[in-house]
Amino acid sequence: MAPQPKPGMGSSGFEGRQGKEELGAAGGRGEAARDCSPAKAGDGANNNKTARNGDEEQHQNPAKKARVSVRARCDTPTMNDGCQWRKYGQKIAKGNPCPRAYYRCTVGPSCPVRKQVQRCADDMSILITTYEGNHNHPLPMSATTMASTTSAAASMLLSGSSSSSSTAAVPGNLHGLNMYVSDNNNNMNSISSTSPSYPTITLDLTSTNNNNILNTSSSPPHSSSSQFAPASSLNFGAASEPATWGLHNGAGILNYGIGNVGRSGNAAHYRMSGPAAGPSSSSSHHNQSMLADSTMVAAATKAITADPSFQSALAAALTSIIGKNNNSSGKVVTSSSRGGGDQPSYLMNVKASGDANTAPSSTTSLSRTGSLSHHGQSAAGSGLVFQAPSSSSSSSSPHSYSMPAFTAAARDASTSPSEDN
DNA sequence: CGGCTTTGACCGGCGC
DNA sequence: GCGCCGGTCAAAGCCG
Repeated sequence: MAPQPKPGMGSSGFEGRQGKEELGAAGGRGEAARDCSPAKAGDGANNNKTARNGDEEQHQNPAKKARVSVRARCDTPTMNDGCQWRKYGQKIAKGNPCPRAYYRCTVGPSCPVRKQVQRCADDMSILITTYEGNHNHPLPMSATTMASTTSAAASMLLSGSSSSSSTAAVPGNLHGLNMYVSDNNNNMNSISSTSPSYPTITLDLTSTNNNNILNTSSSPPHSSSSQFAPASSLNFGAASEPATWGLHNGAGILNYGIGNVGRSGNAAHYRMSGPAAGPSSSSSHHNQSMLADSTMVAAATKAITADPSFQSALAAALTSIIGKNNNSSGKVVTSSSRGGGDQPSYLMNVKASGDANTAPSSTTSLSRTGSLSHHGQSAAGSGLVFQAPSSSSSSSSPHSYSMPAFTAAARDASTSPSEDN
């Protein structure tokens, strides 16, 4: 059955014609998802089908026109991460009306690196990007730069260092869990100056460490560990401290306390506990305050605080990828408090059993359903990227964050200024 | 014309 | 064993 030709093909909004994100990010048509109205090819029934953006609309609109509207519906913009990607598929994943786009690295002839981009079902303004694999080729300068800058940011965040060592070559490996907080305002390669800044947080699950556990609950990182010895965990928020983000690891605790900060991002304080402190022994926190005195830290802070619901969004984002209420053994139970009334309990089971020593292409299972896997570590920006909207009220001002890092090709119309083609 | 996106179909893994 | 679901393939169409 030959697939019948359909209208509505053509360039994808954000990728831009070139399909190269470097350009797409900048020059993309700016057709980013306006609204993720369930293009629902079928959240259940037809889920097997490739995502069709705005199906209904399609068969009503002839080719070109449809193309635009289709794109406007719910596409999956990607961030400019310095690499070149080619889209090879798109699909609606269960539980998220927004399609997930699949990209392949085209920098190298047979580069195994892939990435998935999907909007967070909970907060459409959040973009989730998952990288898989190792590049088998030298990275473009832009990607390299990107990697190092984000890494530096991560390092700083986690180490508490306030230096601006943006040249840190070492990945922001948070004891195995990489977290990048960045701003997209500034960047390599033709990042569009027209795009507002999009604070971005990247969680790198493909760290060189074997065992990473993400934790968004108040419970301490479990060490139900025989199976998944939690080398580290990221804790962003107990029910009692909905706005506290932190990192737990065997060696200590680092919390990003954004307490009750408002949307505009008040100063965050960082508390770090010494190695002696158990992963959850909050009492032993040293509460060593660190001033957000570097631009990077400040940027990170803002990125985190830009959206009050970021926590839930992040949890949701993770959940959307990893699975919800998946209470398997030895994994971390997470809870996320949404702004709304109920507080769905997200059980995020993240196990990065990757081995840094494995061959680049060796598959590493990341989650229980096999829905996600990675193949070691990708040099540039491996991991999940959560893109928070810039503070909605200030989205029109490409301001504030000066931390060099990822550039978001994505934009969310609902939070972004009007942009005409 | 080349390169890229789109998108239905296909495939394989996983849960029941 | 079956069905669901995510991921990938590949033909068709479109744009620069």
